[in-house]
Amino acid sequence: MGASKSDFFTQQQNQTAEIFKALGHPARIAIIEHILSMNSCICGDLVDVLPLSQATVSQHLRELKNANIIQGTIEGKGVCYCINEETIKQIKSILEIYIESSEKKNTGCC
Amino acid sequence: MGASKSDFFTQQQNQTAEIFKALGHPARIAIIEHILSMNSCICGDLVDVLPLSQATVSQHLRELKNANIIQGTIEGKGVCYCINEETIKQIKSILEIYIESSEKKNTGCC
DNA sequence: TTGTTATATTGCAATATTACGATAAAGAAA
DNA sequence: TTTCTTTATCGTAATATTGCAATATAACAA
Repeated sequence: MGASKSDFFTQQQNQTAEIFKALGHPARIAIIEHILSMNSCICGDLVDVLPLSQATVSQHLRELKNANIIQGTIEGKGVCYCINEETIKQIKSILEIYIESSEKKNTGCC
Repeated sequence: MGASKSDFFTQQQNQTAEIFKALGHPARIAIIEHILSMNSCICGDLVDVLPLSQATVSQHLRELKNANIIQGTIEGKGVCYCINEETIKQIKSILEIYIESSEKKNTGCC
């Protein structure tokens, strides 16, 4: 079919997957890294930095916003972006649980 | 178009995005969590646990393997799966860098 | 050998994503 | 007002992903 069967998974699993999915594109990683590399919140010079059209950059920004990874506040005629630390911390802690859980298993089968 | 312009991004960015992408599906999150919930490496009872056909589960497993998130070793007529801790740690540390970098910025613009 | 079980692969249809040109919307500057 | 600048959205084409039935492969059992 093509549509993923989200209904069969837990809300947690769906939400976790959605954040990871939003991070799963090199352009969006580049956007995040560029926002972080600025010493202040960035006000939309992303189009100059990325090899993508303005429309495409805007679309990637929307996806990051939808996943709560970045926030944008209107500032005059531009928009000011910054990272939503909470979301990053949230998935970091999920990974920590995975690592912990994996370390508890002392079967050397793989 | 539709293909992502990987050539324009760094190898690091592409690799990071690929791991996140592999984690970006609820079925694959469920697979990881099920593998971790077992006290030993799991030997392929995933099809019974997931609401997906054997073919689909196998495909998801391949994607997790390609991204180095899980490992599978043949054991008799079955396959034994476990998590590749290193890869999880690798992306955890990327997120840590993001968080650190974000915390250094004390502009309260967002 | 044949049969059974476990996993992988192939082929295909349905759906989603990616990218961009064109256009819209909204504030700033003239 | 008009024009410019900045960002968002629409429409569309190219490509990728998801899911499954059918089939293949591989190891064991009889």
